[in-house]
Amino acid sequence: MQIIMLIDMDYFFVACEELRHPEVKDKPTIVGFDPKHGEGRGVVMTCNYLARKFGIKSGMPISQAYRLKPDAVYLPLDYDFYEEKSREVMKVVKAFADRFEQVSVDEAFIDVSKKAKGYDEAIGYAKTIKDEVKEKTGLPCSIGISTNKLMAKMACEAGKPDGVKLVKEEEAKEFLKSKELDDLYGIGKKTKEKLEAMGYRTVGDLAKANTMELMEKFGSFGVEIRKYANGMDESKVEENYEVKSIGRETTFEKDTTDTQTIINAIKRLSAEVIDEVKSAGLTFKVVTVKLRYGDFTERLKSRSIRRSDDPDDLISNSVDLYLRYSNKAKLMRKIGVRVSDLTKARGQKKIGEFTR
DNA sequence: TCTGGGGTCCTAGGACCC
DNA sequence: TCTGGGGTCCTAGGACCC
Repeated sequence: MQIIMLIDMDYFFVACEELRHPEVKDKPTIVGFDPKHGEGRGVVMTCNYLARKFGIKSGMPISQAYRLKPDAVYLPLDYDFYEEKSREVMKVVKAFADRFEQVSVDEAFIDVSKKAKGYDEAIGYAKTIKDEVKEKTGLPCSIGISTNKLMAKMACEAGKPDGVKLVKEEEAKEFLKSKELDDLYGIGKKTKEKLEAMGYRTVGDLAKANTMELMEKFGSFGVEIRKYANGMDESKVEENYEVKSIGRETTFEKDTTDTQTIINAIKRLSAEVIDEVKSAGLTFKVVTVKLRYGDFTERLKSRSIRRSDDPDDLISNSVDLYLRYSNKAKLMRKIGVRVSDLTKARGQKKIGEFTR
């Protein structure tokens, strides 16, 4: 039997801040964009459980959080610090794993099928991991245990905060049955709406759904979410992750039509992207510019170029895409620059690519 | 309420080649 | 004169996740 765990850090960014500002521990605390006395643009990235008592949650507009709790502690984002703490955490976790897959700055799957025999041993093993993460980094986490990634993830969610939660293979269907459709990994707002229109209310309903009907509406994705609803997931814990794209984007303080302001932003973002590309020793072939207008409509414009890691190539192409394809009459809210089709600058070729 | 920034994966049509 | 099937690359957009 396979034993998979998901280690997920609790309110990670705020927990990191608590390490260096212990005084915020007893206060509702929010890490996110500057609320600017309720005028700020942007959202709550993370908040602690004290802030959640006031109805604040991650993803919420920061202006709304400010209205709910103006005297909460608002801290700016410091990604460099969180990444540093993340590396410490992942080092600890990895040492416990047969196979290790980091999925985000604060989450990792591990396959421990060889190291932990059976469910009882797995629970003890998870508690050991949790304690060691806490001891070595000072940070709390939750751990979900099951026989596949999907169920480890769903278990972890149920165990939060600061918990270890096991869902056995034979318990999976019952565990999922009464969950809301969008509690299931892979189902968001749109898919939930469509499923509800088809008469499904819960994950239990989806588990018993007519496969042909799902197939007609969603294609192969329909078959996949039905499997998920039954607690099934065959995906493996993938050790060798390679980044697929690198991008930067920014929202203007005020929506603008000023071409020079926008071009300056593109240049600044491009420079940041190139910094990361170079420090990773990569080259890129595709340049994409993202435009978001004041009315929230979005456009992506991309182009393949001669493979490069040169800032001038990125700047000239991204500025050109913007000038050529943007609607200058509309207010611009956000601009983004991204590169993809990445390959190591020298040495080995990308998998599947032949040398000519 | 008024919506960030970092990503991934999937689909689909058209160009182009054999 | 009319028309195949397979394959890859390119571009755009949608949905989702953290």
